[in-house]
Amino acid sequence: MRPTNAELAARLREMALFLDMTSVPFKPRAYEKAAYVIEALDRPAAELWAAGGVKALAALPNVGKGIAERIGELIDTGQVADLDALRRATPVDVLGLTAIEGVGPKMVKLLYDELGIRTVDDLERAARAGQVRTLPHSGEKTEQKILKGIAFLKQRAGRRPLGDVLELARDIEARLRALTGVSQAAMAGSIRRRKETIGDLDFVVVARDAEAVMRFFTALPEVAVVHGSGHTKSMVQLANGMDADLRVVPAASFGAALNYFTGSKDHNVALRRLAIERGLKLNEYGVFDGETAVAGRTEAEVYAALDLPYIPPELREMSGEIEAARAGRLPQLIEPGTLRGDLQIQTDWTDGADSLETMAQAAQRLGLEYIAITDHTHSLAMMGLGETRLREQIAAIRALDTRRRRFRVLAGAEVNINKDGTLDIADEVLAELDVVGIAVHSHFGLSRAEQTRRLIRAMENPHADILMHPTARLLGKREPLDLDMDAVITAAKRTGTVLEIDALPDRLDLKDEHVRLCVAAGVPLVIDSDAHAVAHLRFPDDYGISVARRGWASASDVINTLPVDAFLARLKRPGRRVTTKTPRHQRRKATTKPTEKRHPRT
DNA sequence: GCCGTTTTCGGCCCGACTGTTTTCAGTCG
Repeated sequence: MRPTNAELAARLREMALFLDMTSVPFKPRAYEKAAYVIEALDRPAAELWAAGGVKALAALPNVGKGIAERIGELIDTGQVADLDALRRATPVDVLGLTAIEGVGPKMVKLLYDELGIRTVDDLERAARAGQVRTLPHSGEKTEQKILKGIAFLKQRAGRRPLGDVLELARDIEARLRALTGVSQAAMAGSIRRRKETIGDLDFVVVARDAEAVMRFFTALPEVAVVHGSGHTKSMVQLANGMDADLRVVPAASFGAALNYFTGSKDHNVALRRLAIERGLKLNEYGVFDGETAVAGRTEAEVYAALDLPYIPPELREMSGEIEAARAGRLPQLIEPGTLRGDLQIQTDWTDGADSLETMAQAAQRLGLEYIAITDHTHSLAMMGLGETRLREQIAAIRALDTRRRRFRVLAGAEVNINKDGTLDIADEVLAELDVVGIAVHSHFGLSRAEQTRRLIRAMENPHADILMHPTARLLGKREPLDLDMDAVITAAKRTGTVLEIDALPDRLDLKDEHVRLCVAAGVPLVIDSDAHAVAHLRFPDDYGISVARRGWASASDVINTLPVDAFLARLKRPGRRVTTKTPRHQRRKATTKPTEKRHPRT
């Protein structure tokens, strides 16, 4: 089976970690950067390899001849000689071990050399036995931190982040749909509700020949084990370890089956209760009045039979959606494709992979009307912009902006929030920006009171427009900041600070329930990609909108659905300059009057 | 190992923080 981009990227990351382990200079970063590019590719690397070999792969940024050859080797043979040699030299689960917060490649080597630790389980045993504290530079606190990290990893074991599986599920769905004799096919389950973690995959299909669909499904290249396969149902385990179920149902039952397998369980129970109240019966085959089916072909039909409007999957969590539906108070949820702007984009000025121009072009091609460039600021030491470089970038953005028609590039920054809640860029420089994002990248462990105070102080800065990825969590890796979210939301309302839904699949931050609090409080939101490469610009539509919908948000709650000037008018800073472009036919005239001042918005 | 070019080598990987130290190694972004 040909490796996916995610699998190739994982192998490249493994190379990087092994090289890091022995302090090989520079190469680890090279492999990491290449992994990043492969992962973010919008077509299979294997396709590039088949079509153009080393040359095609090496044409990608950060992929040269050496890495291109190794990727090719991996695609053709399933292995890489260099990686195998490194694995033999240090036979450890380096990806698993370094997934533990606080454990890096150097420690993995030390753990193996001194204690013979190869796996996360080995490490857990050793930490419990008090062996880790015997290592140099490690003590009791190190041990506790490791155990905490392992517990955190385990607690989500079995479930995968949405971002790890949505593409795969869509891909399988598309292949089922394209199958001859299949009239309908859809994913169901928690992935259809876009929960942030997914336990297994469910598909519901209508087909002329159920057996043919079963044969196709159980023979998918992704399938590792077939647990069972009958006339209407197949259960398999995929190569990535997840279980996947397939149901084939009659067309008259498709809506009912989709509803039943989409859940949530509690939502289904509530629906069945409503059916009983009406003297009806609801199951996965339809709504029945005695023996007679009265609904089942579509989900809308099923809900209508229960005197309810259609309830979107993202709301089916038994958190008030039935009552709201009965009362006709379901929100008009925000739809994919309604965002006009993207306010968090990194470029190669800092840790992004692509240039300003490339990101702007790609965003425009995707149909956006404006973006803000928000590179990191300086206390993020590896690559952040200081005030001088930030001013240079502002100039570069202004120059680029005047060249692009019907598309605005705003100057912004992802400004670091210091430990005490001050910002790491001076106010007079912030004043030159169109959009100021503020974000936490350090001191994650402060107490709830300190952390909350820190964020509120930062939001009180008159230049701070958007609080980015407010809880700073990394799914499956880092816990969210300990925050009094009600206090944060109240402060956002008071200071006029916008809260962000960061759509990076590893973040999804704010999360759904916080979005709902914001919607209730009337705090405006934005949905941003946090893009570090062109391919990431799709994250808002793929993930950000889902989070917003799960948080009951309408388009009117999300201000980057607005045109650029209306959007800017909703930000907090008074006196922000008007950014409306001079219409083209007036431009020449305007440029002949260099003394003309831009007038401040009042 | 990749990139860029002042083009086949030299530069890239920096600083804060943590937990362990007493002068530092490792992790993280």
